[in-house]
Amino acid sequence: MSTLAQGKAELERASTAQKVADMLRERVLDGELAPGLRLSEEAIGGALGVSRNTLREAFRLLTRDRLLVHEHSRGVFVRSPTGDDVRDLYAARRVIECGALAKWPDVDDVRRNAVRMPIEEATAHGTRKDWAKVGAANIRFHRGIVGLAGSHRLSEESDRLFAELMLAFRVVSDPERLHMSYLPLNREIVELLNSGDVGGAIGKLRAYFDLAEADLVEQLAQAQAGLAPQQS
Amino acid sequence: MSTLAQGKAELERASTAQKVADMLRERVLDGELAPGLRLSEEAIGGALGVSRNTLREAFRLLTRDRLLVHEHSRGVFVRSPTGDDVRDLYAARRVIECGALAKWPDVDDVRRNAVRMPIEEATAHGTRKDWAKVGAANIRFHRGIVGLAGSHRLSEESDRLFAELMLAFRVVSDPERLHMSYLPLNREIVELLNSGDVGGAIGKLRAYFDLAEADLVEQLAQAQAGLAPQQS
DNA sequence: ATCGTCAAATCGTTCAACAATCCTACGATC
DNA sequence: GATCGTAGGATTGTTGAACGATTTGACGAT
Repeated sequence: MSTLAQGKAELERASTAQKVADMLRERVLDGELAPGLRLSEEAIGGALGVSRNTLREAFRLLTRDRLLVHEHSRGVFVRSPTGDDVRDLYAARRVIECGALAKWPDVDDVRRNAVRMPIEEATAHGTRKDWAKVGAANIRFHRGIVGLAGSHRLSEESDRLFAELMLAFRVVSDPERLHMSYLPLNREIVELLNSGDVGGAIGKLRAYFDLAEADLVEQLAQAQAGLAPQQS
Repeated sequence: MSTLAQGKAELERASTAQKVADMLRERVLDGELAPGLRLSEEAIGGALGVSRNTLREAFRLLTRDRLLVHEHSRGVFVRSPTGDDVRDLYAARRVIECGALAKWPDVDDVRRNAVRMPIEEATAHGTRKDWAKVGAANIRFHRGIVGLAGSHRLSEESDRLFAELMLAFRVVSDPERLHMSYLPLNREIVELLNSGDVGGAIGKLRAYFDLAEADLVEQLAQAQAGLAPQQS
């Protein structure tokens, strides 16, 4: 059955625009295409060997995911999140993830393990100082939390929020430091959940959001000041 | 200042694809383009006098909002929500709106009035038996609740959820009955909020979701059975 | 130094064409 | 009679070129 579903997913994947969008998404999240960069239709279309119309469809897909911003008659740019953007993102995450976490008592173990396991993996990678993998596991942890709600749509929207947030990380100095410093806090959340104290876990998650938001906003402000110190 | 912002918004509005998408969105939400209907590129493009490429961009925009579904090499169709879709929608709304409502003590009066006023308007329209306007005010009520969270992204996602839900209403027999029957429940929520009992309001909101979801799922099942009684 | 004016570059949109895919109906085979 | 394979037509996927509209940047005038 699993091989069948796998084959189906493979068959359904198609559309040049989709493939181009996937490729560009990786480049953006890798940081190869830096925030603020303008994506010329002609240049990118020529480099990838696709027509302008198809490329524009790919741009639309990435604009939907908020990785690109579209300015009329000026082109598309890699989004460079501002402090306001980060505040907005965390306001959304607070509501979604705290609300999802409240469903912990109602869900089965497969959903619960989707929250527990990423933390185990993160600590394992942490001892090896593989900060990139720690960050990836951290994302899976929060993805697992959203999954508790049991809504496919909510999970997809959260993925967009996460992707946008990773874009904000690209602007600051060392992204890994953030993931590293909040790992013990995440461990505590899982332990509180295992001990049955859901309310305490939610409180600690909210505290994590407060800290992470303030930290990221400050680093973003520093980066902005460093790039444009001649303002006004 | 307000006139400036208004002018800017007017200037920024452009893009044929955007206008086409707006027109189609109305038609879909009006029910003129019924759920399940296939939208031929040639037919619609010819009728609206836009090229296929531009029309396809409009289709992408509406697909992002989940009003249309795209099937590879088969075309785009007006979405016809299933029971699973409705369950997913309500799972998302439960998390978002209950979480947003918890922020009631922290927000100012302008945000609170965005929750209170629609209920006043709904009851006013209810005495005149103008059920369509009652439904619209009901949407504004829930939109106001989401607005308490203070996240633009969350509000936009909720708008998409609402639009999709209105699509589900189009499938059932009389959409107005639903809005009408839940109006007193919404009044109680506002009264609980005004009395300071936020927890009670959240509980009642959750109860509203349970009732509305069950009702809609059942009506959807009946509509499905009525349309395809020869199955298996 | 500020303000027009102009040219180059790029985007927005359209059109026409062809390949790829899907749907339907018609027979062929068992 | 039912299932399967096979053409045929219709629609989508993608491309390439074209032209008007908008932005950008530089140049020169006041």
